[in-house]
Amino acid sequence: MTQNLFEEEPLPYVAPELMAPGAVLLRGFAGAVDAALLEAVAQVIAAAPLRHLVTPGGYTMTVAMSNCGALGWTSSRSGYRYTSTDPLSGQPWPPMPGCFADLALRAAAEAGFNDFRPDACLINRYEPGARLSLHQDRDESDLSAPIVSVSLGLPAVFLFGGTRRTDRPTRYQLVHGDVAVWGGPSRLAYHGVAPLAEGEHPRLGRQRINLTFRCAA
DNA sequence: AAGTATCC
DNA sequence: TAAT
Repeated sequence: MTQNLFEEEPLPYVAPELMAPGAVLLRGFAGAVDAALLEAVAQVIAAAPLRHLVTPGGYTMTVAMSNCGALGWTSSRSGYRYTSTDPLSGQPWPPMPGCFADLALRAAAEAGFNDFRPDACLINRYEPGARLSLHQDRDESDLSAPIVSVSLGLPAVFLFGGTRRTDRPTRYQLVHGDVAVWGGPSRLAYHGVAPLAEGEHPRLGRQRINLTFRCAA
């Protein structure tokens, strides 16, 4: 029997899978708390709407983004930056929901990174066709802390490469409930997401939501 | 610079 | 690789 990527129930978490030194895939790790996460996502994006940011090169990103936590990542013609307020509203980003902080802490520990207390959570919404080309997360001042990335909704192909742009990335299918963690020697690994395939998720419909936790300050 | 065109 |  082949794996059904559109199961109503998330697949159970089993064991960590190594992608690279310091980089771990926790398949199904967030499945047990997915309902709480989705409710919290809805509250955050009601206060800080998803929006398509513009890159310094002047192109509009296909992924729609928002943030919660003390700091939020944004891009504009003038560069990438972390800010304590939402440029759209002038108000502080919504606080980090307790279920977000708790999941991020537990996932990091499972991957071998103890005491992970992120101050920033970037929320990415992919609709079919949306992608994120290969890049590094390097705008954070604390590179000793890992990145924790939670997948919800439609499946995606995650591209995970090395610390040089020319390193050929490995492709991983990420489904609802999967959590990827990378830090230490993989903290500056290039990564991205292939164009999202069409599909319909029982809970989220035609979209994928990704939560990315960082220590930015 | 997390996107794209263009070249090889 | 541009060019920001």
